[in-house]
Amino acid sequence: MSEVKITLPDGSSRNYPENVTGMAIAQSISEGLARNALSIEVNGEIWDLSRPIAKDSSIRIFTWNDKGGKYAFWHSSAHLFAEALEALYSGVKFGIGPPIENGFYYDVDLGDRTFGEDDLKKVEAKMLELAKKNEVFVRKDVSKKDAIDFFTKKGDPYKLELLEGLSDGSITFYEQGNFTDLCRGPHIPNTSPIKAIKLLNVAGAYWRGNEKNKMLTRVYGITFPKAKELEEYLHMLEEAKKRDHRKLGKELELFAFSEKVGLGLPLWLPKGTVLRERLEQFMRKAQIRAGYDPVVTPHIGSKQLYVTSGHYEKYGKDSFQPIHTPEEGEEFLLKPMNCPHHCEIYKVKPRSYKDLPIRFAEFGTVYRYEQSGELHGLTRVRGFTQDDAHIFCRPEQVKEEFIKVIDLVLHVFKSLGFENYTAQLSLRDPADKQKYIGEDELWDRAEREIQEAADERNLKTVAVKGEAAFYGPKLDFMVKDALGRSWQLGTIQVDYQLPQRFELEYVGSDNQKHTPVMIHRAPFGSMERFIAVLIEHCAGNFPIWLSPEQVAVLPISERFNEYAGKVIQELKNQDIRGFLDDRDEKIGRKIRDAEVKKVPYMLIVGEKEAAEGMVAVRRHGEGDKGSVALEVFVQQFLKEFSMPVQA
RNA sequence: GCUGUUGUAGCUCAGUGGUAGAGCACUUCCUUGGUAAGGAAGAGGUCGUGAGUUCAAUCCUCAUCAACAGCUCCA
Repeated sequence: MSEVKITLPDGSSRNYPENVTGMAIAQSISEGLARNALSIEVNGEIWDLSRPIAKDSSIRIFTWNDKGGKYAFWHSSAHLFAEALEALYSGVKFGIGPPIENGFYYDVDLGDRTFGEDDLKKVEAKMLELAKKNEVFVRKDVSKKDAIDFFTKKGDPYKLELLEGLSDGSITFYEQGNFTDLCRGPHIPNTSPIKAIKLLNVAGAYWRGNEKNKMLTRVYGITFPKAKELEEYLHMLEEAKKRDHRKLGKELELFAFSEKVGLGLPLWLPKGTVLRERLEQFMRKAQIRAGYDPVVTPHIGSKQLYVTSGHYEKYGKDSFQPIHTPEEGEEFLLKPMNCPHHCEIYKVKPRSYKDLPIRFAEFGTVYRYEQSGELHGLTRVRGFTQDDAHIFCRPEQVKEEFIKVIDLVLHVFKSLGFENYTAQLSLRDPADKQKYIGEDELWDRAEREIQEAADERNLKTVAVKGEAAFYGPKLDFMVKDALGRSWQLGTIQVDYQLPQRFELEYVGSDNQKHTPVMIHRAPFGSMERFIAVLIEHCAGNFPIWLSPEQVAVLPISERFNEYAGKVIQELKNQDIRGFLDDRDEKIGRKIRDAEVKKVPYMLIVGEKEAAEGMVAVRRHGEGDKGSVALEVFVQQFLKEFSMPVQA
């Protein structure tokens, strides 16, 4: 009997009999691994543990702790859902049911039936009942003809439509219990590990995402191997609701929207403005240190500017319509991006290679037409401010500049408590070159240099094809917030195209004209989006150097308002943001209100404090910290909570 | 943009085919209280907007706008 060589993730390899299964390999490694194994990666593809391995392969066994394991688990849960649904309601037609980041969904056509809370409960119960039966997921290769026969007989038009796009020889069915589905897999060995099940919600979704197609019912669900994990997940959802930046933005009086002003146009309230301006100051400071020159450009630009940049052709319809002036033929657009303006600043005088790199930074407010259904709090708006900058450099400086920008972005993340981040390297889709402008050679070079820069800073990157901007590849930063949700924030983009379109040049040491390279970058992304993510990350408890209100001064009674006034004045003199609560209320009440407003420090002053020049310190969420002299508090506060600077 | 749900006081939300209610917030008064809500009184709403049905509409019907959820999109 012949053998296959199996290479494990640690690089070691072992020989196994031909057609060994993943489960058998897991068992040979350890009992525990076999118990927890859910799926296996074979030469980069995720497989069932029961599928025979016929040739030499490198493998990795996935458990619940791996994405590949979770996906198989949730994919199998989707099938379990379908089985339960079919058992309870006859005539249901099935669309697709994939695993997603958190759980799974299944698109189903329920006919005229409505599907409510009670139905969800019923199906959940049925799923649990079926899961306990320990049903085995069986993979079967089927011919296209047999597959079509099967679903024709069953009467499932959606599956038949899916089959049309598949070629004979690559079609597989998966079967568990009484349910058979067209599916590529992979699945977990059997249903028994699925111990905790929650169907979360029901939504409409068009068949194949096309609004001309029929609307199917999409049921979202999530499952876990342990009941406790489900509990924790549901708790996390609750917590996320409490942290929603739209809710906290209203409660903490940070920003608001007005129908009269317009959709997606945020109004920054006084407290939100303090927060935003502090962030701007922080970035300005860091940028000055990093050699940027601030510039300011207008909010509109002539249409010709965007025709030159290529943005008009590409995005004209998505921008707001041109503004026409009384003078015939004059057309302006609301600025949808700052780069063309910065190119024109570059052009105001001849540049020498000795001048480069030149870095123009601007908190540039831009306007983009987003479809009304896309608007969402501060994360998707129609007017927003980018912490934008454009670096013009020589081709050989790109990598070094890129690394410097990465350092700046990491400084931002570190200062604001985002410890979990990755970067997505967005490349062009080589199969769809029409979407992009510029020559292959430049693209290849840019993509290579970004990767090298990221590697040099030990940045974890994931390359995704087809996600590049039309003018160049980019590096997008994704952070995980305190609840483990991923957000895209900063971005760095290399651009060899715009400098050519704007005929930018510099004189090289050879006395010849050369075209500079442009790097677009925005560490926050936009002020609006960044603040939204920050609010949800810290649940409104901002780093103190950012807090709109840092200190509340709370006199015990009106008799001490005068001393409290002195305290607040001293704080103001020291640039500490404080307010005085001199209402005719009891101290308990004042404390409660300050706690609800998430004010980080409360200074309580009464007879004792007034007599001795002291303050009684209370920390938000922690309670009484004892009394100190006012100047001691001030000194310590300034020392501990000043704006962070890059090392 | 498409589909669904929702729209009542500044906020959170009850409620009814016979032109509206609670709690909090707000105003005034009493109270001068030491670490998460002291007491009393008062003021505040053409029930999202427009049309229709009806003797009568906040409630029923249609349209429209907005918010929310999902889909699609995101320089």
